Amino acid sequence: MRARTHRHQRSPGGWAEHALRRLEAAGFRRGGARRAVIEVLDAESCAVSAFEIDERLRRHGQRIGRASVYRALDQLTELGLVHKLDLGSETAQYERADPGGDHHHHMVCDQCGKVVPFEDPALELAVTKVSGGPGFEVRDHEIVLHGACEACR
Amino acid sequence: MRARTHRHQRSPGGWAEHALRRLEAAGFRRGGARRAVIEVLDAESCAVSAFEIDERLRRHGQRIGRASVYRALDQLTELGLVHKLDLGSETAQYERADPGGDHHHHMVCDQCGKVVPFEDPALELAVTKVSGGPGFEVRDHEIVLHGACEACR
DNA sequence: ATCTTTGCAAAATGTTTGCATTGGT
DNA sequence: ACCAATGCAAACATTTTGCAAAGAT
Repeated sequence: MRARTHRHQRSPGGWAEHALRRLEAAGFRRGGARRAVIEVLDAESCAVSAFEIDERLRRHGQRIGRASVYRALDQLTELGLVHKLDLGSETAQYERADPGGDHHHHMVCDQCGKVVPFEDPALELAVTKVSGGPGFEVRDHEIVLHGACEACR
Repeated sequence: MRARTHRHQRSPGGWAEHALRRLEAAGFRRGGARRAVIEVLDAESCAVSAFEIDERLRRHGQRIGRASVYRALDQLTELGLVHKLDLGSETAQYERADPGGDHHHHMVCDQCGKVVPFEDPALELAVTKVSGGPGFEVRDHEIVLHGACEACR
């Protein structure tokens, strides 16, 4: 079975709106910086670093402070609206969390750092069956496959 | 003298010796710093950070430079003798790689940061079945469960 | 008017690098 | 004697924090 290559489509089901609504419900005001970060995340369905977000905002002429990017990402992560990923690079990466709970995992090329998303229902099933052991309540999981991409082999 | 934290025991099959042999074969000399790092890793079967290693060495009266710790860890990781882990904390963690290929994964308490190792044959089987998709060669994998430990719930 | 959010700069953190010295072979 | 390995300090990269100004309600 071939992992489905992810089509990076813009806001399936309107993630940006969903996020803004959740933020409002949580008592946050609608600041410009946070909204800008949300828009970048909305446009990208897979792993983006804080640096890349900052860079894209700058390229679009938005003058957003790095700190605001980090602050927004923290708040979004806290609310479960984005997933923070540690994929082995020195920088953390972020991606929007599908409100439906649907999610994918990642393959990382250890040579060039390329990140490729994949989905695998059987693996998903197996991981949800892990009890977590005595007293541990599992709420989320992260699976990273390391290897070499086509170009690097 | 030494408390056995969980059922992972000290140097199964003599990991330290194994590592030193592999290093020698790879043309490395037997420096004191590297050996000291190996000994710390040998005594601990699960996730330790560079900082903790440095700390333990210092406590044992060894005057080892931070840089040497990082250098040793890099070399060991490069040779596949240790696994470098990103468990969500801001610091990377390391653990010795069982020569037999046996390995475990980790549960992390997102509140207190506690790391608990676990094994799950069914999950292991499922993850090895993931093809990796077009052109991607999978060599290794990392699974992290996030949640709350008994004390933090 | 109040209280949050932002931008900037400075600080904190974790890791890497340059280089002279030590130490293994 | 040679060259790798080490320790130290400085450099580096990423992320966090303090604070005054701007913005939202």
